[in-house]
Amino acid sequence: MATLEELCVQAGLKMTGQRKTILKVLGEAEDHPSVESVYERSRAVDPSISMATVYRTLNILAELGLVTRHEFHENFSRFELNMEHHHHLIDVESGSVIEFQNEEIELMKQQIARDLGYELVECRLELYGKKIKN
Amino acid sequence: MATLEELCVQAGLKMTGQRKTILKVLGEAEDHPSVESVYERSRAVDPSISMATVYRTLNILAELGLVTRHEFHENFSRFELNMEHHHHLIDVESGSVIEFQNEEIELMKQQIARDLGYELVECRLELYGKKIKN
DNA sequence: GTAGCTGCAAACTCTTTGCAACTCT
DNA sequence: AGAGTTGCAAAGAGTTTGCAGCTAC
Repeated sequence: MATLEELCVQAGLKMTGQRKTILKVLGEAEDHPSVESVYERSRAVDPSISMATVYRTLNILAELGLVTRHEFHENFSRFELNMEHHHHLIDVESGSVIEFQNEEIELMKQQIARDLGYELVECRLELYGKKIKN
Repeated sequence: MATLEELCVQAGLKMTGQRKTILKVLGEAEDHPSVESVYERSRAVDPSISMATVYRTLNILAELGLVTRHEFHENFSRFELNMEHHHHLIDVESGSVIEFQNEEIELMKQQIARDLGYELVECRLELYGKKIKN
């Protein structure tokens, strides 16, 4: 199982200090950080990193499919490492994000796409909900 | 069954010429127009309409829940009238959008949210696919 | 050595907003 | 009449990019 860094090198990227830092930040993130967050966390490690580099790196990673870009109806993007496939439930009151998986839905997605004459390439499912109080 | 205009009036909006035009454009749209598109189509009817008004109107309509804002991973928003609930399959090659409905998925969404302790408020499901050639 | 990467600042794109004039009701 | 709406132009926010210097390989 290749590490993130190895995957990047395989893709022909140079392993600069900045990239290592950003990859580390992404690897340690337990949330879905905005570019701003990735920038701040990276800066805490290496204060010389610029916003431009963070943007450039995230775009490259997204293109390589190592990272997923989300738009949870905010006016900016959030990113997360592309680990196992899952979906999101966004708490409309707090903005917090819960991940979930569901095998049945995976199968149905495939089926729906096929029925429409398409091969499923990607998919987003976002539930927006209010916490039920007891 | 109230018309769009009636719903707006009920919500306390004044029925100006510009708004009538924009509502007409939205009502006639068979696609998921960008703000730019709504602007152009509205201008064809009434050339005095400004971009600012289109933005303002779409935002109000979205707030009233009469219109849905989409972000299909472009760098701008698309809108569509909030008619019956459905989801989208986006052709990754042509960018064209196909609508679909699926009762089973509706039920599962509800179930998943409830299992996580949430009341489902809204939901987005987007499939991205490649057309299967025969 | 050199292709690729970086920081900086300027540029871009989409969207929002302050304001004075105007218009539905 | 008056609150709400509009067009305009300027401002905002997030993101991208040109360039000269730097760095991994």
